[in-house]
This record gives sequence, C-alpha cells and structure tokens, in this order.
Amino acid sequence: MDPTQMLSRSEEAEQFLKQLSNKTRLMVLCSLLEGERSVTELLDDVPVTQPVLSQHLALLREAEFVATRRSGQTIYYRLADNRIIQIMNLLYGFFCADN
Amino acid sequence: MDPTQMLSRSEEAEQFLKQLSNKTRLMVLCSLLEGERSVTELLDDVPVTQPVLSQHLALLREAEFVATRRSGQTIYYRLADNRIIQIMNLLYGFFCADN
DNA sequence: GCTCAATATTAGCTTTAACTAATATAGATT
DNA sequence: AATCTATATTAGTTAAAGCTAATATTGAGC
Repeated sequence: MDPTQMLSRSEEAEQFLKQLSNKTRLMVLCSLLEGERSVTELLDDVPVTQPVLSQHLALLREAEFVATRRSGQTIYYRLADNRIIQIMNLLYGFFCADN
Repeated sequence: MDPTQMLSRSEEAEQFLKQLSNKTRLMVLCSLLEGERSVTELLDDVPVTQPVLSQHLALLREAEFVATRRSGQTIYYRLADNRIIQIMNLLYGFFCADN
C-alpha cells in the first residue's frame, strides 16, 4: 500500500478505536447490543453519574456509533454502526464469554 | 452480568483497546500481519524516528501483543496474540479493503 | 405560566499519552 | 580494545481525555 494512504488509514483506525477505548462507553455499547435503551435505563446499567454518562453519549453520537429517538422527554439510544456491532461481539468473546 | 464483573471486564477491554489505539502501533501490527520483521525493516514501513518506534515496540512487548527473537544485533518482531490478529483483520476490512 | 423530570452542556482541574532530544546498551567488525 | 550498527531507555515537555461541579435546556403535567 502507498505510504500516504497507509498513514491516513491508520489515523482513521486510531480515531475509531480511541472513541471505543473507554470503559463507560464500552458498557453503554454492550448494553445497547441487547437493544434500544433510554438514558435512565442506561444509568441503571452503567455505574456513572448522569452528566458523565451524557458526555459519553455525546461522544458516541458525534462518532455516529449510536442514533437517538425521542419520545416525550425520554431519549432512546440504539446502535447505528455495523462495525461497532462486529467489534463489540469480538470483544465480548475475548473478555466476557464464560469459558 | 453482575455489575462488579461488568466493570472489571470493561476496564480490561478498555486497556486492551488503548494499547491498540495508536497509528504507529497499528502500522506496526499491520506490517507484522504479513510476517516477522526486524526493527530496521519496520522503520522502512512505518514513518517514524527510531526512538519513537522503539518506544511503541516496548509497549507492544509489555502488552504481549508481540514477541521477539534475536539474531546477532538484529531483533525480529512477530505477532504473539491471536486476539490481535482477529481485530487487525477486522480493522483491515473496515479501513483498508479496497471496495 | 410554573414546576418537575429527563437529558445536555460548560468550565476548570488532573491524569495519561505521545513526542523530542539526548544518551545508553549490546553485538559485530577491524 | 576501538568503532560501527542496531536497538533501547530516560527525562522533559505538550496535548488530549476524563472527571467534578455547576448550570442549562426541553417537554409534560398541573
């Protein structure tokens, strides 16, 4: 591969992985693997304060790893990137599968 | 999953991903996907200075993502973690496959 | 229109990651 | 043993990520 392209592709991949490299975001994404969740539901699953969760959700939105849907004052999050589903399944196998 | 376990597993996964989340390390690992390489050969592939490459190689060794073999004054690096091979192949598909 | 519940944003601080520059080690060669 | 080549390490600086605390926004219900 041409060196300039290799560099820019590895920068993209770096960016992608960094957006994923956080325990709170990983727990959120893992929870969303099971389906749509409101912020309040995520707060039950993930041991962080509301503002911190909200900051991480903002990052996941900007990365377009998740998408949202509003219903009244409740906002539902869901996975929106097929790459994330693939990576999360792989990580689940590495770190969470019981065997 | 029990909340304490979920937290500690997501911390492990975070650590694992962070060790991977760097363009230089990604280029090194990508190069090693094709087989063993000496540091000098890696320097030809990866656009960084020798001390910087060496720092990243040290990190990859500590993470046990790679292993080494010495032959005279030359040190050869190779991939040593099957999880890395799986993730790198996935990332290659996401960011480097031409289609 | 006021109040409450759900969610988001901003500022300030601290920690961690990565770079540069200089130097060190270790094996090979003369 | 002196020198060269290959590789590693260390110290110092800068930049980026994540937290806390405070506050803002938005929709619902009275």
